[in-house]
Amino acid sequence: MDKQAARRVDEMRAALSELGVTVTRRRAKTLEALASTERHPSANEIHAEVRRWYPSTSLATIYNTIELLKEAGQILELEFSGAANRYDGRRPRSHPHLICLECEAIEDMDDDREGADGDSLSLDRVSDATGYKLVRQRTDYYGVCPSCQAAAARRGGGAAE
Amino acid sequence: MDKQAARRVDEMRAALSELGVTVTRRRAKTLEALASTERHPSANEIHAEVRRWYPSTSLATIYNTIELLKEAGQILELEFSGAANRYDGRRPRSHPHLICLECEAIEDMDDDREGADGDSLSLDRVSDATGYKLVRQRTDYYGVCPSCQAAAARRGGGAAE
DNA sequence: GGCGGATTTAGAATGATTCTAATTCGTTAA
DNA sequence: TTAACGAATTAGAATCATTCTAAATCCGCC
Repeated sequence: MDKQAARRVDEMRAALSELGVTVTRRRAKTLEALASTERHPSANEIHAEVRRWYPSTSLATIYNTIELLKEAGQILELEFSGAANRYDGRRPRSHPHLICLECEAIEDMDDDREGADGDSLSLDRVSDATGYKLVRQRTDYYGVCPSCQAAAARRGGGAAE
Repeated sequence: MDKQAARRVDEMRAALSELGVTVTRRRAKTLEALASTERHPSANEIHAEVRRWYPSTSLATIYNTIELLKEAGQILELEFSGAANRYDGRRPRSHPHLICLECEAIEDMDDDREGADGDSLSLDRVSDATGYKLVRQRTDYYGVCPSCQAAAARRGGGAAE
């Protein structure tokens, strides 16, 4: 676990304690699993990771921890209807993602242009304009990632598409 | 059905025929149901509507038609994991929505500032910047709609947040 | 060394969506 | 009109992520 991940784990820990819940060993491993990957794992993937340390861990515990993290505002949930939800525990504030429709990779998109305060500015602006009391936003781009494009070109013989 | 809805039905019809599928009566009613509401219905709601005319219609037929409309690029699917998906048949190009977390209302957001070509510009820009071959985007704002805010204020006695 | 509340577990329940196999519909050709 | 064929439709089963439930376990504290 690199330094950034460790810092995130501390933040999440603190936020959970704030909520009055104890950070058990399983929960701690769940936080680590979330903080130390860029891959935006599903509940199942987190489960598999935590099981490497605590093999008796049940999926329900993972969902339970995710729920607590949501309450603490420490995780971003990307919902999908035909597939498992994916989670971003590294950057819990709303931010855009790139989603590959072929390999299901999800990556964070750099939003350099949005300034330090990111989307919360835009949330406020939209709240004012619409009368909604907005709490989060979702912005995702769907398409085919460079590596799947390359794979397709290889399969297709190089000239295709 | 107003004039705008009728025009949308014609477009959808044409696009389905283009695909080589026949627009049966059930399918036609499905298109009408989609074109004549702002409410972003779920498959179930569409089903209920079509059943008013063809009571034997099965849910599978609705899903089947939705699938065809997706292939034809004539419908926008808003995925949710804990609840039914919602559909926008009036404006099939990607555009932002306002989603109320209390009453589950979904409304189109006017994106005046984005110009006539809307998000496709932005899709191209993001494709260039990231190397993805993007085909659609999702931008949604989550919060509490004005009418639910008013209801909460009423319940809370007026002064409560 | 035992109590009580929080946590965890295994498995059942839920619910949207998809699949399947059988039936019905619509069109065309005799 | 009838026969026949492919497409569309149906009912219900299957799938699968997520949530729920009731029983077991853990852990800090007396």
